[in-house]
Amino acid sequence: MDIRTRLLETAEQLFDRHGFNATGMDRLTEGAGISSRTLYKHVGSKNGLIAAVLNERDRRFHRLVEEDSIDALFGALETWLAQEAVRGCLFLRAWGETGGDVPEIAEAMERHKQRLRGRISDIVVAEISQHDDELVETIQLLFEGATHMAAYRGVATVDVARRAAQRLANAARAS
Amino acid sequence: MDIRTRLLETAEQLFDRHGFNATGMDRLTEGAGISSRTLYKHVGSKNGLIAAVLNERDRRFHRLVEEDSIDALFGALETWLAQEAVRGCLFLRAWGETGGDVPEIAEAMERHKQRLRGRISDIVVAEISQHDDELVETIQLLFEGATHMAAYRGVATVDVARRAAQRLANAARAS
DNA sequence: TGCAGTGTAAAACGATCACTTTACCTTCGC
DNA sequence: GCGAAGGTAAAGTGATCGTTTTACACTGCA
Repeated sequence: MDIRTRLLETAEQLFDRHGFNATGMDRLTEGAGISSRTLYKHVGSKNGLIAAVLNERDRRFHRLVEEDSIDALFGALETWLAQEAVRGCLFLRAWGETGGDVPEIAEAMERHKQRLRGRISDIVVAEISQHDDELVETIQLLFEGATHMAAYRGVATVDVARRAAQRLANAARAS
Repeated sequence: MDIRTRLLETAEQLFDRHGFNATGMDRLTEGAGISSRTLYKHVGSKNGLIAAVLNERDRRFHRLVEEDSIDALFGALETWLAQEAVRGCLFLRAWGETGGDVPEIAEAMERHKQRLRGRISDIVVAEISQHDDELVETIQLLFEGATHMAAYRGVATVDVARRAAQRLANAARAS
C-alpha cells in the first residue's frame, strides 16, 4: 500500500480514537510504520496531516452517498458509523480542538459542510420534485443530530432520523 | 465573586474558545487571576477542572429549561447559544478530546445527555399527553443537530429545528 | 498572642510536544 | 555503474505541558 494512504488511514483512526492533540507524532509514525522525516516530507506539519486526513475523509464520504435519496443518505451514515468508531463529526472536532484558528482545517470543515448541504439539496429535489430550503435544513439537522447522538446512543438512532426525514418529505410532497 | 465561580467561568470560556488541550494551566490561572497552587487546591487536577466546568454547565443548562414545552426547550438553546460562542456540544467535545478515557469526564457527559433526554421525555408527555419514545428521540436529534449546526451556520438554524419538532408533535397528537 | 487557613509569586519538576538534523542505506532510470 | 530520489534510525532542538515545591503574606478565630 502507498505510504501516504497508509499514513492517512492510520492517522484518521488514531485521531478519532484519541483526539487530535492527544495523538503525538510518535504514535503516528509508529502506527504508520514510517520515520518522522518521511511523514514531514509528505504532509509538512501536523496541521497539514490533519487537513489531509479531513479532505480524504470528505472524498470518501461523498463517494459513499452517490444515489440521490434520503434512504441512501442515511444508509451511508449507517455504513460510515459502523466501520469507524466515530465520536461525533471529525471535521467539527478538528475545528473545535484548534479553536478555528488553523485556516487549512477551518476550510476543510467548511468545505465538507457545504458539500453535504449541496448533496441534501439534490436529494430534496429528487424526492419531492421541487426546491424546499426548510426541508433541506431540517434533513441536515437530523443528519447532524444522528452523527452526534450515535456517539453516545449507538447506530440505531440513525433509523429514527431516517424515518423522521422521510415523514417530513412526504408531508412536503403532499402540500 | 467567589474564587471557584470565577475559575469555572473563565475556564469554560477558554475551553470553548480554544479547546481543552490547547488551553494550558498558565492561561487558566492568569485568566482567573489566581495562583496555580490555589487552582489545584480547588479542583485537584486539569481533568478535575474540566469535570467541574461540565457539571456546573449542566446545572446552568437545566435551570434554563424549566418549563415543559418544545418552545421553552429550543428557546433555551437559543439563549444558550447567543450568550456563549459555542462550537458544538462542550460535553461531547471534552469527551472526544480525552478519547473517552477519563472517567469523571465521560460520566459528566453521560449524565448530561441522560438528563437532557429526561427533560425531553417530560416535554413530550406535556405536549401530547402520552409517552412516545420515537418522538422523544426525534426531538433530541433535532436538538443535537441544532447545537452543532449552529456552530457553522449560526443561531437561525434553531428556529428550523423548533418548527420541525412542533410539526412532528402535532402529527403525533393527531394520530 | 498565636496558629490554622487561605491566598500569593516564582522556580523547578520530569515528561512530552512538534519538528529538525545527521548519517546511512536502498532502489532505479539513464 | 553512477547519481538522484526517497527511504530508515536515532539523537537533539527549544518550547511547553501538567503538577509540585518553596518561601512568604494576610486574615480571622480561640
